[in-house]
Amino acid sequence: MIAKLPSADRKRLLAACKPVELVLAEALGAHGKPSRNVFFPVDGFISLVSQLDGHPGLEVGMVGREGMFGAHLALGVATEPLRAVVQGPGSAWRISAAAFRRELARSAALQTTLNRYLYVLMAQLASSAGCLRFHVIGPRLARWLLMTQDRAHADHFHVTHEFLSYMLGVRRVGITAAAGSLQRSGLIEYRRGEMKVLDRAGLEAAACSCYATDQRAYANWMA
Amino acid sequence: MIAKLPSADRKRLLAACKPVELVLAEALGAHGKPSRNVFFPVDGFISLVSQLDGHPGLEVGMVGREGMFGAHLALGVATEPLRAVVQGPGSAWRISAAAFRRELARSAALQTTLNRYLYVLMAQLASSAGCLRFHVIGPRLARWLLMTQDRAHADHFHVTHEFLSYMLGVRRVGITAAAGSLQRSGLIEYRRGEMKVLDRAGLEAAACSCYATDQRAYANWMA
DNA sequence: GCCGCTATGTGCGTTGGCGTACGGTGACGG
DNA sequence: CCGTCACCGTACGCCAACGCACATAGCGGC
Repeated sequence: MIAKLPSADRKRLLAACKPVELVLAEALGAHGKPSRNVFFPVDGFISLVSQLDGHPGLEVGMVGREGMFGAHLALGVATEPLRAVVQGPGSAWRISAAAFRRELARSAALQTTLNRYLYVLMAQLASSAGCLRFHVIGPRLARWLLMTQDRAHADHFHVTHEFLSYMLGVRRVGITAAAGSLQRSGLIEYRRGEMKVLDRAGLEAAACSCYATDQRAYANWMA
Repeated sequence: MIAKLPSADRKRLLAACKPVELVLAEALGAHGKPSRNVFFPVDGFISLVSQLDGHPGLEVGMVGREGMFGAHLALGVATEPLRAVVQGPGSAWRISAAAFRRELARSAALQTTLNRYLYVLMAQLASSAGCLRFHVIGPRLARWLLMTQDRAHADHFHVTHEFLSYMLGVRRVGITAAAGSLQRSGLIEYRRGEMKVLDRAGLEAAACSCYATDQRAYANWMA
């Protein structure tokens, strides 16, 4: 995402950033808590999780190199709207919320990029509700795997059925069934948490339409 | 929402607006279409509907006097993210997208208000996914009735089971069952599309937690 | 007063996912 | 080499909601 900024703005932003390592399952923010840091993932990626009452969480967004965590600061609000959890370990750039707001005030390009990003994020949030309602586990799982692969920049990554069930808001056994089906179809291969995508095109065909929709939205507005 | 602006900004904005009547079932915008107008409902209210593939729609947001339709223009994007349908007839202020952007550029207060509103909207979108997943029809219906009552500024309004099923993404018979239950409990009364809230406190108790959460979020950020 | 339309009520078999429980199996440490 | 633990597979009863079909009931128009 940073790569899309003009050279001068990018350099200034990066100068204010620190390289950090995102460690698996680390919580970068919780709903209602003040925003301290902003993250630009490079190799790692982050899940945005919505949580209600005593219910388990539910992933409503994913942030990788293509995006950032902390975009809500552009709206002048310094409180986390969602829970953010590191889902894929790896490197990222970190900047304090205060410093980020300073950079934001100085760079019109950064503002524009952020606004576009917020728009795409809103579109995704809105469609995720429909996806949850109308799409069944199998296609949703396929979509999730594709999105994760895109952000992991590799054809394999670590993820357990347990974790997947949490992200998709279903039972673990539901994932076992759906993943087993994808494996029998030769689209993926997994073993004790090591997930490998064998047939990406096949997976795209198996995924619900939301994957393509998201891709299109991003390409449309962030290009 | 306009009422929260400083007097000078408010007058200038209203001077650029035209009073219009929102007519039931009128579509004010469709996903992907250019944004021509911005609306500030007064008595009427608007549903924001997400639609996927060939599936029926699903309401993900509601706009009444407390908000506005067209806030995405503050993000510099002039394309509708969702379908917007008039759900309650009544008066509203209308302003062209171009004029609105001019006002936006001149009024810092308007920008702030809009940003806050976008934040609240995002929070609602995110939670609506969880609500859809974890909450059952009855409480969701109660929540919907409360939200509608708030925006209709009356204890009765027009709405059919058919329409409700569309908004909540369930079958009509599901609504018939849930609404019948609420009626038997003495919380509401309806007859051929005329819905009347009898016991607001009881309805609040019957509603899912999302109602209170939304209220709190709005009070917190838009106060 | 009848027709037709819209809105609501009911029944029935189906289904996708739930909650729970238990068995198997690979990895890792003592 | 053995116990423990994390991870995956399978099974069973259950339930909310589904799709579909059909039966009433109010209401307006002619």
